[in-house]
Amino acid sequence: MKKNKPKYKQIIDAAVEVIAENGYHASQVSKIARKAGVADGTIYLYFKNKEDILVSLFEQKMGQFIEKIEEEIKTKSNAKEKLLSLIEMHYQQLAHNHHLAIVTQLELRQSNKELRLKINDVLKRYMLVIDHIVEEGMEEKHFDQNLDMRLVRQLVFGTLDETVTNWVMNDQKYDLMKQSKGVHQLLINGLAQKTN
Amino acid sequence: MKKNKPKYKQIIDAAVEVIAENGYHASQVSKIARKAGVADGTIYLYFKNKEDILVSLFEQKMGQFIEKIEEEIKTKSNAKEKLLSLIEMHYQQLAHNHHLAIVTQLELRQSNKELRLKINDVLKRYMLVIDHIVEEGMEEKHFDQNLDMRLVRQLVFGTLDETVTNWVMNDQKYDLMKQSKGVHQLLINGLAQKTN
Amino acid sequence: MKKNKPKYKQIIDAAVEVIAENGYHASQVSKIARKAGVADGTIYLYFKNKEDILVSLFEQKMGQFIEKIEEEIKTKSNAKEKLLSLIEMHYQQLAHNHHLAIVTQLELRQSNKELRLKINDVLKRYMLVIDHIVEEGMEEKHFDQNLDMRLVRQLVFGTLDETVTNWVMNDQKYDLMKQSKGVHQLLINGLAQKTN
Amino acid sequence: MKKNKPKYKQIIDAAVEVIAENGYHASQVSKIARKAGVADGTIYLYFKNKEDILVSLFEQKMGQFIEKIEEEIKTKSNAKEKLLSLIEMHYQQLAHNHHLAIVTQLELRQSNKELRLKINDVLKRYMLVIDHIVEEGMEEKHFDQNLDMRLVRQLVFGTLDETVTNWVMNDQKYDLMKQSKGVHQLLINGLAQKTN
DNA sequence: CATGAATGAGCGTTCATTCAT
DNA sequence: GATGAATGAACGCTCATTCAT
Repeated sequence: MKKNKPKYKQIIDAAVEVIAENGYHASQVSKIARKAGVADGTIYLYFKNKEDILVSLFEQKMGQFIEKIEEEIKTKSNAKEKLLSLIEMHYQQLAHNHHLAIVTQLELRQSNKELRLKINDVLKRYMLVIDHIVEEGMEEKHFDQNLDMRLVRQLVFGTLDETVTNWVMNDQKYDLMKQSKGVHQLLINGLAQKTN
Repeated sequence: MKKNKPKYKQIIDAAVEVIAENGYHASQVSKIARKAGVADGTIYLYFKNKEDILVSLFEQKMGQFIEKIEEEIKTKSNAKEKLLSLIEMHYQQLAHNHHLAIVTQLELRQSNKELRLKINDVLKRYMLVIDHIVEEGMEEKHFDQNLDMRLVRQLVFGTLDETVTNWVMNDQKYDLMKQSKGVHQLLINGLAQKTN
Repeated sequence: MKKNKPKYKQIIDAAVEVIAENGYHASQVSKIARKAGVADGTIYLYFKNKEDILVSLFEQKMGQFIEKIEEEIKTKSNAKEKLLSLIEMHYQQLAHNHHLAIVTQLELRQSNKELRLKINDVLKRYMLVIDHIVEEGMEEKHFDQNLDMRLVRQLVFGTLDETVTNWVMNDQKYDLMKQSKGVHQLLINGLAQKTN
Repeated sequence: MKKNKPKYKQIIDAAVEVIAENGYHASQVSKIARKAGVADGTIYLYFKNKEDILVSLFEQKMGQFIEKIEEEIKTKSNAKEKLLSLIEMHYQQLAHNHHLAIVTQLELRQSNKELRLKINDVLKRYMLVIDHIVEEGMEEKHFDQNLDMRLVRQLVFGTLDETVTNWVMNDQKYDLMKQSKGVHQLLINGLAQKTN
């Protein structure tokens, strides 16, 4: 399996660094190869083409990203806590990996529609995590019974994504993680069972 | 003033069409010129360079977009209604202009960081509109007094933007405007004064 | 006659200035028009095309240049003095008109072969002046009887041209006119009647 | 070392041919590539940009040109003979390489000031060769002791350059090499020790 | 497996010239 | 005569991908 060979990971890590440092459009394959310590042609032994590097990068990194969130959530016993956990993990992982934050929030979005559709595929797994939390909250009667699943998904992901993008575009100069509680509160209220 | 000359508008409208039909990266200046019915060189009598076409496009279209929202909001008497109005106008305008929706939600985001910073400048005016509604709601005691302005702004804009982008990426095949009420309810709850 | 109308001269003088200040390749017709205080289109009422401006410029300025040399030479009574006079006038006129010196020695040479053939036509008149002096010197028995006219012409003009070009390329920072005597001596010796 | 690879030389030789045949301004990179039998992009593996091709061309060809003159001069025992040798070699090399003559005398002069300054750098080595001959002649008491070095250099080079340029502009239709003796005599006389 | 020299398609921009007013 | 908005042809350079070694 190619994905377990050391050069596969080397190239993906090199791509993250090169893109974060130079921006999407100034990230030539030859630059990634140089940073990874391999020849240009070697890239094509591990990846179909340049786009494949980017999709794979997103799959690998976002896969780990989501896995960690899933693991953390398992330790929580109700939907509200799980949602807080998701927010905190989302922020924490990007706050602790500046290069990855730049690449996922800014640079990879400059890719074409085709690539972004593939990226969306990867994100579907994340959407499922959100869905499960919301369903659980509805079963617990803590969330409103009539929520439109798609809307909620977009509310949660849209808000998280927008807050992280703003933080990155402001050069990451404030503390992203401090926002967790506030965002959680806003979302919880939005989703809450209306008692009146 | 160049911006009031007919060719200025012709070129911008041609750019919207060409980008929507071909995608950002396949939109050559010569294609825009042909669609606008002018010579390639004429473009450069009205715009400094290709990027300037795109920035101007965004300024013009988003300027009108925000203006219409502002006008509509003026006719409403409280924050909740104003927020609903904002959501409905936001959705309506993009739903009624498919090409523009594609260009603003998908294609223009493929531009480089520099261009996107300029786009952000234009969006600041929209953020102010949101801010005013939230402030009004807080004064009316309908919204929580302790809201973090930045978070709320990102909650509202992030949700609207994510819902529209999803709708565009799904080829606009469901009715965007029908979501207005649901999104409004989610946001209102999120912002509401906690009475317990 | 167009050549006597004020705008004709205005445009030529503007061309000299623009070329001296911006260099041949950065001297667009529109820049010359602006400096001359006329519209772009007006240029084409007085000149066939851009090349025609440059040829006319050379004809006019070089015509005056040669005329002044001819007048001065008339006042001298023998070939040696006439040659000194020619050298002094050549240097003096260019030293007193820096812009013209730059244009004739550096910028106009960047034109294509066709234009330079026309420039050569203008210079033929100058070559005749040199020829007359040499012939006179030979008749006076002060110059060698067996001189090859073409070689002498090229010796004299080549030396003058090379010295002026060097002076211009060194930013005119030494006194060109002080070289007159030395150059005269070198040339006179070269042409002299061999008495041994 | 790139300069020793066969394609480096191929490209330079192609450039000489293309420029001689089409003129400086009609010599596109793609034409040079085609003549050299390589792809357009290959040019840029060996040269920084188009100007770099031209500068390198001049450096290489003029370097060899001067080297051959230096070698030939070494075999001569006094300044007069060395000067004759220099003139003969100068004429001979250009007479035997028509394309190169056209390129150096006519086409390369159409380049901008920047490029011509680089060309002048290359020529400095030639000027040193002339200087050495003149110094030797002065030591031998065959040349005048009070010669102004700069003037002499310009006399010699200006005359050679002017004679070759005239020959090229007259389509090389007379025998350049037959002029050697005549030019040598003129220059020798000009530089000679005055015995009276 | 790995290399890296070679490929060649693709495009934003300038500016001399025209011509309707 | 004078204007200046409009024209459109022309080209240097980049970089993802291939393939002989």
